[in-house]
Amino acid sequence: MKPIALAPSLTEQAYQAVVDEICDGALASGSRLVQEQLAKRLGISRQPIQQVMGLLKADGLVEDAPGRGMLVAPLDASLVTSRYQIRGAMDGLAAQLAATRAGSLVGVKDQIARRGRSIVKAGIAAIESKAIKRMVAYDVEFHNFVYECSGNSLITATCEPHWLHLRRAMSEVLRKAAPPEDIWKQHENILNAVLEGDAKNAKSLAIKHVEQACEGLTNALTV
Amino acid sequence: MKPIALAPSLTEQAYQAVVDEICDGALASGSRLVQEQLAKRLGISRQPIQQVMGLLKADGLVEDAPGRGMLVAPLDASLVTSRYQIRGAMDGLAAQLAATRAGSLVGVKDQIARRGRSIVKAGIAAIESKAIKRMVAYDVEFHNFVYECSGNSLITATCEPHWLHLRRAMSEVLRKAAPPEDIWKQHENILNAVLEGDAKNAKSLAIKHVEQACEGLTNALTV
DNA sequence: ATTCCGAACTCTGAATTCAGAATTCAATAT
DNA sequence: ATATTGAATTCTGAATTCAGAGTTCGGAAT
Repeated sequence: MKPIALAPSLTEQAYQAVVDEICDGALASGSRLVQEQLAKRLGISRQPIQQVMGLLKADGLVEDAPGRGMLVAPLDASLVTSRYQIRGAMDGLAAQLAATRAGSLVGVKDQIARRGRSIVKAGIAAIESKAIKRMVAYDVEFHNFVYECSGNSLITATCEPHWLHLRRAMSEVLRKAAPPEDIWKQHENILNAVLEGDAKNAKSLAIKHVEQACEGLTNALTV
Repeated sequence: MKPIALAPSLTEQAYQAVVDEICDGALASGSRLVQEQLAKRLGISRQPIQQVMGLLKADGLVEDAPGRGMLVAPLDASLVTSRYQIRGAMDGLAAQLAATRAGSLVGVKDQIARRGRSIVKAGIAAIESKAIKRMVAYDVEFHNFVYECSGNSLITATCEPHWLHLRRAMSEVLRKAAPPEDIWKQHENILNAVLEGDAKNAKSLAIKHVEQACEGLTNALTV
């Protein structure tokens, strides 16, 4: 009887706002972030902003620039590779667990199929729409969906900081080149393996997908 | 010419202090954390404490208790399992990468051997000393060492929040039962596989080690 | 012209203050 | 005895203020 909705604090709202600006490329690498300016821009005081900066620092999205404020961290191609390595391990785990779960609990299988296919469809449409933010958003959503299906509620949280950086890198790259053709075909294959309960295959498909994405992205970045 | 040391802020110091108290069990699950009390106890104002609470919330170590402050989060056995699943994937990845690196770069191999063996020795001594904090500390140190050896600088950061919770769980359990006999034997085997450059073996040993640790810990917790 | 020095400025971390939301508890009504 | 209501208390989020560290820039000395 109490599905309450609790109001997000200014800190949370500001965090989301700034994170999105950074990840969507509105704030370029190296941009100076001055607390007072941000505060004024968002119409709040410096206090919640300072809180936000602490979170962003923990995420590695900003760096200290003593005396000059904070800088949006440069996106380092080698770190992107590291993040993809980690995602490979996590996405593999998630796909494996999800397949096992889908294979044993017939109840969830239908739900997974329904939502999964809907995301795939939306993802394909997003690519056709050529809207970068939407393309990235659905890619993120698909993988977070698999994380959820794994039954391990911490995978999403573990990968989140990495996704922030990867969103940034993907946005950057997509501004210059189209996404790989078969990306949603790969997603669909992963989904199908999960639905078939084929843990082994789901895992290897997920890992392969991440490896290819990594290669594509780092190539485009280091050009 | 400037290997400078920058002073840790009050926020960072306070964060460390509180985190340690929670993870070492000095602050039991469900303890109330009141900002003003903490501030007084640490001899600082509420401002940095509030910052700290934000970080702790992000780590999942505390929960909001509207009107009553914050509570130290209960340690949930099912979440511990989830954390171990994640650690399995990460430790496997780290061991694999470390072995590959040790196998190809002969220079690093000696360094790894030296530091690795020293940690193993200290870990064994810690167990004989019966000092829980030291036992846990060296376990953490060994695994962080493997993470470092992997060459992927983000594995440590990715696992850190999980280690915080696992430290808590381990401390809890070790207060009632001795650690498994062969834990440092397992560590040593992992180290050796890494040194031999046997990536496949290092990975599977690391994963097996985590699985066993998970089983032991969850058994002890759910008793 | 270049380097060195210091004053003015900028920006952050920390302290203090303010306002609002939730809890607690006692008095009252049933 | 139990439930209800509302005032006092507690506690946090946010604003404001304060102090110190770092940068910038202009003038003096070489």
